[in-house]
Amino acid sequence: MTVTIYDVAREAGVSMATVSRVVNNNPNVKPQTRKKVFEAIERLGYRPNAVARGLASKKTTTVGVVIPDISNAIFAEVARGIEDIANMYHYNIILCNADKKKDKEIRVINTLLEKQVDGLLFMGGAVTDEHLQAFRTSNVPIVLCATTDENGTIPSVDIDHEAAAFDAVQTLIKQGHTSIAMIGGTLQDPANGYSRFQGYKRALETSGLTYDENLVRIGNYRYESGAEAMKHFLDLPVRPTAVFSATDEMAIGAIHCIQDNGLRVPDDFSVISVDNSRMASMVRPQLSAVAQPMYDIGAVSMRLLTKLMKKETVEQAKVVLPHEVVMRQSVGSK
Amino acid sequence: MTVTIYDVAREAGVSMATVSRVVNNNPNVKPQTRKKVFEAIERLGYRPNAVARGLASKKTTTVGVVIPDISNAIFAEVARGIEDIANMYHYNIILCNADKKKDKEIRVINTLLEKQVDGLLFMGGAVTDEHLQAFRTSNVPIVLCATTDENGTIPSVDIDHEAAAFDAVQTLIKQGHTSIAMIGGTLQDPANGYSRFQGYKRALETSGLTYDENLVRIGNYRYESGAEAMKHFLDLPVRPTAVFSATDEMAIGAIHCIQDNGLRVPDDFSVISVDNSRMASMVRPQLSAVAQPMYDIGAVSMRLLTKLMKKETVEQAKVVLPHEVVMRQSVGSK
DNA sequence: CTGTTAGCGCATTCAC
DNA sequence: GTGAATGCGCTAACAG
Repeated sequence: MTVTIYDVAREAGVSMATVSRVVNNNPNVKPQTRKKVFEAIERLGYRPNAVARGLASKKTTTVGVVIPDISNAIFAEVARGIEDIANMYHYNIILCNADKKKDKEIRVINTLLEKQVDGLLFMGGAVTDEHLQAFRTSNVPIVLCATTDENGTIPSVDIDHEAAAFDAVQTLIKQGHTSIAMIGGTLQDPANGYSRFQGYKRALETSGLTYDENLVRIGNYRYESGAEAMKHFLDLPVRPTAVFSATDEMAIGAIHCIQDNGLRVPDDFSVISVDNSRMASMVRPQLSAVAQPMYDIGAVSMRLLTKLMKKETVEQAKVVLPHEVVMRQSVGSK
Repeated sequence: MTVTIYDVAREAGVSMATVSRVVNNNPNVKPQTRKKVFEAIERLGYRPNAVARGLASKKTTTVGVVIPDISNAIFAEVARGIEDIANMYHYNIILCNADKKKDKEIRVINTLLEKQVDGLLFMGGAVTDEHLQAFRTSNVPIVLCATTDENGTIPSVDIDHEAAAFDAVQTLIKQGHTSIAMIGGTLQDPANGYSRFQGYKRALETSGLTYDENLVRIGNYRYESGAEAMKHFLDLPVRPTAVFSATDEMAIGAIHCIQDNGLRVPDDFSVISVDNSRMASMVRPQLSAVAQPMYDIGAVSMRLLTKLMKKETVEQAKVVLPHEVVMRQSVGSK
């Protein structure tokens, strides 16, 4: 039924070793016979079996990608960067959603390893000892994508979330705001949650503003939670004049909450966030945000992984990509 | 270095066949020895090699997914549906972006087939003879996801795009609009382009309205192209009063174009689209749209594929999921 | 219930 | 340049 390398060999009147050579572009084949083999391949409609090849060569040219949620625009953009570079280096990717749930993450890491992926790209929540444990059971290279581990022992590529948040809040402060609220994520989330919150606090301190816990609400990164948080701020006896959101989507929720209550952005409230997803320019007023290069994070981490897989020596195993604040219309001066 | 089934067998004092049985949950193993084997597995840290298993069993428990662009919210949502169900049935997915480019599609289909996927989910542009050709070279089941082939020979799951567009335009007509513009996609695109355009025309005809080609613009599904198209309509000597957009994103572009020109939605213009992505409720005014069940399309197509892979007989190989118009705030009466 | 024996389709020595 | 032989790690009959 299925035509194998052996069939091709017989058809071409050569050995399977030779067929293997031409299929793998080994130069040690006379052009003459190479041609014969190609013709036989064509005639028989031979298609190499990558699984057999993987077993024999111990290389599958596929990498595993564990991602929190592919339907989240941010991660989807990272994934696109990963896939583009993977494709460029002739790797395929096995994609697994893990929703930042530790057990699910551990589980998919293991099945990915069973599938003998040549490398692993991990995008998730906190990197715990259990993760490290799971990583250690294999000897394929791993790179953390849009996350970091505390000890910094694993290669990773990300932005400096703390600094990004700091810069966002600073631009608010520079505009004269002194009462700045924050809509954050759970502190369990090291990057989007904890670090961005730390950046917020540091920005306040640096400028001599006092931190007020009534001015921070924790959301779940979704639009609705941004609106809810904003509602809370609007109900405060003394309202802040600006809000920093850990993500675009919550920021947009906040903007609409403000508008739905008859107030205006940026006249009555300034809002800024971190992300700069495509949605940022798809709202009115357009959202000012600290840009996080999602696509590049994916692309660079995949590129790093290819190097690791080829056992090339990499100088920089922990890369921090730059962020930048892009001002649009949602921030005004006080 | 790597511990194999043979090592486990020796450690447990049984044959490799027995180890294979317990690993595969074959009931024909005495609980006694099953326990011994599990202990040996634990002690040695054995991890089954899925590649070897795949070669021996001719099943890889992975399916290939060709998708136009994972960074597009619509497709990402479909992908999530696919992955969830795949995961439920213990399949993994290899994800390949193909940008609706025919050659790229053909190419990834072939590499997916080389990787011996157990099934293929195809999401793309038109299904040409070349595609059929490529599909035919393998005997794994294929299902078209959010697309259909003309002859209807391949299993597929999608909505009725023509009817969805028809319904969208009809709701505009019911509100008293008689001059309705359309922002569409390229007619080369069978689902989002051609079919939705056909639905638009039929709705006009059905209601005795005349089709005016000056009232239709072709966009590229992105926000900016929606705005540009709308700009064109605004510049017309006699403006339409409503616009139907083939996608949410272009509709939002149109809304903002209207607003940026000092006009109002729905007071001056009504707008409706097909998709109903999460963004629809993240604009002001909130977008009315015909809902297309993206997640379900993915989930159902994956479910269908699992049946096909198990060689279960499926009664309905061409499933058309229902759509529904959800009215929000962007449509008003004339 | 358990062990023996063959491959699965290919890459890879090692000879020639 | 090319061929013969071996094994990658596992499943699948087939015996017993």
